[in-house]
Amino acid sequence: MNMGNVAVEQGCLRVTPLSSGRCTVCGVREAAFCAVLSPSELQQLHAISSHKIFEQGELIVEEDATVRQVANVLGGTIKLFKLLPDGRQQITGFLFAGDFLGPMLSGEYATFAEAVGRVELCVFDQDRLRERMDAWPHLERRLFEDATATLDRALDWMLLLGRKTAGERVASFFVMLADRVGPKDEPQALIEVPMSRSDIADYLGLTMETVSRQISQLKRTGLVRAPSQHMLELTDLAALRRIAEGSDERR
Amino acid sequence: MNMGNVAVEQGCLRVTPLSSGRCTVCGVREAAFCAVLSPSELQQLHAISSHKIFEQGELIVEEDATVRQVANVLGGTIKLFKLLPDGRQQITGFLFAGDFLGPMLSGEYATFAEAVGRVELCVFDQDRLRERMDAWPHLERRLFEDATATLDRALDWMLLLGRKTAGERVASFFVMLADRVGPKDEPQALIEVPMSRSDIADYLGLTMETVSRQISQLKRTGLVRAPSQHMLELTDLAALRRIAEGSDERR
DNA sequence: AAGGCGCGTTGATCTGCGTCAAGGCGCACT
DNA sequence: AGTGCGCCTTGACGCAGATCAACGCGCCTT
Repeated sequence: MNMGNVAVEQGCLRVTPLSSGRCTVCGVREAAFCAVLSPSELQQLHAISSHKIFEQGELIVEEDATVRQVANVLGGTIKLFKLLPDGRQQITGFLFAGDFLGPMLSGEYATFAEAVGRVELCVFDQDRLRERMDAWPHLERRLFEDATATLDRALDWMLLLGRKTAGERVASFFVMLADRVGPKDEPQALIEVPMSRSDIADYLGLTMETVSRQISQLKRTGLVRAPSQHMLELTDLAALRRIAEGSDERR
Repeated sequence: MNMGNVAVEQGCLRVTPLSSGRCTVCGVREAAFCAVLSPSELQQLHAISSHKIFEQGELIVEEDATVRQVANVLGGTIKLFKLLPDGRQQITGFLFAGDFLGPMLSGEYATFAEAVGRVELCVFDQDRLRERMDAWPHLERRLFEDATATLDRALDWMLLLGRKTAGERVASFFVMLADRVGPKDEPQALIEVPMSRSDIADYLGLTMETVSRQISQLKRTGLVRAPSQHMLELTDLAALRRIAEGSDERR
């Protein structure tokens, strides 16, 4: 190890006192944007990162807050949402481990972010990360890809919010969870549902009661089972997918 | 002028037989991504561009079509939309002069695109434009910014689709048009509404009838006037904005 | 001038989901 | 064990917006 690396190493130890410590053993290493970085780049990134924990229900960012920090989600679930003055709420997305939180090309967040359960973040100063993005085209490309994927999901959700029935929405939600929360790209049949019924409702543009009724309906039909609150077994993912896409009878 | 430039110039003349011809006199020059390019870069871009016209109602791209071409909108309006198997339609956005059509980081369009009225495009081969994007970081940055702006708009629209009432949606739509169609960043009071009532409905997650009733309501209240079909005068933009944001009485 | 057609408006009625309200269930206190 | 509190479920009822239907109006064709 040369002198340069030692200096960086000292920097690391100073600014990241919490938990795992080194990027090389990070749990989201392969899922997060860090995956595109070389070992030496990773070390430089490590030097400008720190860890932060938010407890259940804590507000992580306020709407229109000027950005100083952006972050990778190391663990837990974050809900992103918008509010109308009278309190009506729309959740615009959830972030899971490995997802990136924060806008890189604007000085503000356009939404609120709140911890659903306990959340662990790997935080960067936005200016410093932007310097890295300017210097490393492959990092910028990766963040661009992230934004593109988020946009695609948002457009799909617009179809759901504008045109799908309550039953189709709930089925779509579970399919989305199975596709996204799973370890790799193989969807899971047994999924954790960390968010509350009313969060689900605010994501689907429904009320808590309607969501609850639709889930009961799915249980009665035998398409899902609930081993416990917040755990769900999708016994017929293919059928759920058909309902979600609106091809089926149920409307 | 050296040989290289001459060759490029000949290329231009060959592949862009239609209309204006040179980028320097292009009407959307300042609004489109071309704005960030230097004169010599512009000339290289010109060499890989061509013009194309679509008539009213023509399908410009099909969902899941493999991309070969992307484009700048020179004039006219494009609707981007998604369909469910039974025909339910959700418009995910409209493109106006100066907007960019096409994904740069994926091989497919995730939506349909159709001409609303006559549309003129400045078309690029996706691979060639991607080469330029790889070579010119400021171009990539600009396209990234475009995607970010589109995402922000999509998230705002999710709030509309999930939580706003019919009256709020229609007001939001007119406010959006005033803000976006105007020449610069000054919203217009007299706006063209090129799309049909049912397109508006499919953008707002409503039916044509409900849109029509809400517009009639706004006329009765005196907030808008309609000099003609497809022309609208917003006589009290501030009040419309208040309704759009849900602060007002009307629900 | 008459007829037809596309698009928009308006009215009457229906319905899916929201609203309101009453429990139920699990879990953390004491 | 008992009590209280969050969260969820279920039922009864109401309403915003969908659906169904009739008609108006501009414009094109003959």
